[in-house]
Amino acid sequence: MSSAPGPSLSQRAVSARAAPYLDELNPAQRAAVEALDGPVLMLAGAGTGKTKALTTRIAHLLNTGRARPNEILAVTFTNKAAREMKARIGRLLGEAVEGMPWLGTFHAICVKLLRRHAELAGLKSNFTILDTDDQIRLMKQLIQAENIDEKRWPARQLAGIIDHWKNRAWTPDKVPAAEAGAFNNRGTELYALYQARLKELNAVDFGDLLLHMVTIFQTHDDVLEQYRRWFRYILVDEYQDTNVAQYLWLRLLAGGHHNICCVGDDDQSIYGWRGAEVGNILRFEKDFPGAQVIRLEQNYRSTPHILAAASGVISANRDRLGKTLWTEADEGEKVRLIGHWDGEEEARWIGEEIESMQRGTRGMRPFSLDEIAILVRASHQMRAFEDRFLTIGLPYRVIGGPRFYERMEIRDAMAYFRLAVSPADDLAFERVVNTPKRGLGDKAQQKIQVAARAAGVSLVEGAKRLLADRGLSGKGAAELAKLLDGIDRWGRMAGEPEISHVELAEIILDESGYTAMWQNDKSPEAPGRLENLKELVKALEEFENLTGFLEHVSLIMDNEAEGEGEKVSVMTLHAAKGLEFPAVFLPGWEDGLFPSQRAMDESGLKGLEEERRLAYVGITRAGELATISFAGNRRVYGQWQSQLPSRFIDELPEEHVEVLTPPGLYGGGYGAAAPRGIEVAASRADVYNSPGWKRMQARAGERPVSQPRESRHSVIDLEAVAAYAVGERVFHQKFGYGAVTAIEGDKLEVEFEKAGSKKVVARFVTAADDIPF
DNA sequence: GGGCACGCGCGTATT
DNA sequence: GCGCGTGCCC
Repeated sequence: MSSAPGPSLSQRAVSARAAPYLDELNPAQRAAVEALDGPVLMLAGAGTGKTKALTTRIAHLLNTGRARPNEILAVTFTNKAAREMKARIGRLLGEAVEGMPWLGTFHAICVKLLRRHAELAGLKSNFTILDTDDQIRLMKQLIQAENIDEKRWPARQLAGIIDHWKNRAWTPDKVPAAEAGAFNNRGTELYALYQARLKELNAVDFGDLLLHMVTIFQTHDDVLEQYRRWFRYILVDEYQDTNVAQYLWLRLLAGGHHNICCVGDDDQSIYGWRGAEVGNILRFEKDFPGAQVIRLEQNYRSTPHILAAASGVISANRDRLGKTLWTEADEGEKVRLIGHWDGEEEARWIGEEIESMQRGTRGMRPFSLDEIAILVRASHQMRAFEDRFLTIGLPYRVIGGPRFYERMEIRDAMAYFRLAVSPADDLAFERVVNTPKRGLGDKAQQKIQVAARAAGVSLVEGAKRLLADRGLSGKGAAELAKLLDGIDRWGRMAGEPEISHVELAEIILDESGYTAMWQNDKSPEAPGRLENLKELVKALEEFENLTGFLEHVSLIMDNEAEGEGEKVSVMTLHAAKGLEFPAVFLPGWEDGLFPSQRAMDESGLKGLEEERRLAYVGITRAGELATISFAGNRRVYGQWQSQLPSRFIDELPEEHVEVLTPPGLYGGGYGAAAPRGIEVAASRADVYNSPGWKRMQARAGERPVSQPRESRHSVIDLEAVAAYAVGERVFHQKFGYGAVTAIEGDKLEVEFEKAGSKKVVARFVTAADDIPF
């Protein structure tokens, strides 16, 4: 396989330097690192040191002189993963190696490649990358232009369909006939129109980055050949998450030497719904004959009980490559299982449990809040926890949520920057032409569109002509003239070296009236948005100019900045993949919620198996303590529903599970915990009839566990309380502005302007005048 | 053109 | 139960 040596092999030292890093590896990891040539599948179970093996392998490739840093293609899915890998390789080799230019996400690498070969895709090399928002706006226009009823056939849906096709590497002419019925039989046609429009705009969407490169490789042997030679070794992280387009791209590039090492875990494939094909990893040995399959099975994260519980659940899946995780760790605590009356009770119990864990209970060590995570199936489950934690003053952070660069105010501001840099950016112009309100509504905007189209020019240019022809009047005309004037001026300023781009950004936000818009906004979000704009300007400082910044942002959507202080993490199971916490709570294990009814309805057994892998991911995040819970009743879209324990609970091996006495059902009695307006008897009967519940009761009988009910909040933060007086105006991160109506211990009762009356812990609010705007 | 009221739909999420 | 989007009215 490693036939043709590169030109500089002699210099690259056949005699490898000492490789002390190899001694740090276990036998399987070492095998995966040393099997440098030919196809390798590294099946790395949860917590088995996958990143360590992967980065050491790269270090070894460099150290043995097999490849220079720029001859290694290493692909990840997220920027975070790419960053981590870079940092670890740097540490391994002691900064001796300059950055690896081809270590990055699929998308980042494809952008680089596509800029070099843009003309082969009918683009100019300075093409712009549209995000989801731009994409949908473009499709909306197409749908309108085609006189399609937007209500019955929303742009979102079309975007989803086209995205799905692109994930499968289908260009409009390759969409199979079986899919022709999509979008009222017009899917393929609209797809072709959309692609044509993108070309006109010299733009691509995320899916195109892969799709264009696959097409180029398939149709230009010389280009493909060049990169096959160049990328001597290929490494792929999270291979189970690859979609068809990514798979084809990899197979094309690895087609010559087959030096491809894919790392992944079929049991952690949880992105089928967005195009990932578990089949890619299951088929690896067929795709790459002679592949070595190396299993990383020694787990360094979790106790045997946790591993056994996870493995019990996942063993119910059929299509698996199969792994058996083992550990040298002490037995530890069993996975704990507890049922609650309803979702609020579940949140209350977890809140109290966390507080006692901080102090250390039941013979366990004390946990710091940073060591605790709550992993939910769906983000709406987070609300119960947020509400509860705010009430008891338990610090928490929500991971995920809208990313910084996806926030409205950031996208607006960036649209202004884009216009300054390239006034022909029609999508940017559309976004901000009437933000802030300039009296340029649909009608005025239509006139601009018509004028631009008639002259075959950009919207900015069209707007100028429209004004020159007196096609607009009144306030709108004056405001538009001001905006156009501004765009011209900012563009000129961008070219002046004496004005820094940071200053320019401030000037743009100021002169456009955008900052003022939020300053005059009385809603509770406004201060936060202004804060975000400040952060945006600060982020600019790290770049040479606006153009460089915009390019960076189009590919990177990071959400790093996190407040100081110990906090419980709350996130979805999906967001938790790749993370680990000593203690993990897994609430909401109820059939229909988890496994999700929708997943099962839409994808049947396949869907259920993916949900089960999600359960596996959840349990294996825990190092020392995993607590699974479910509620008998839950409010779903405002309606109370009785819930059955998840079928996954029945799959937990009994000997590794400890059933805790459910306080709401054993100690407190039903009546006390029953929410108003539901049929207590009916829901109780349902819960009682489920196998999971019966077994739980049986086990609880064997080994009753008493719940220590300790009083909480013994320490009152008097200083925080003393800072407020009744009637005072305060600001709360979640609830916005309000006035203090009562003070009680360390809590304040506040009548919020939007959120109504709430009891909140004093240190969670600030005096309203302290807000920086 | 902006503000309000009504109706619908509601998952997980990266680039 | 809530938020978003549309449509109607001023």
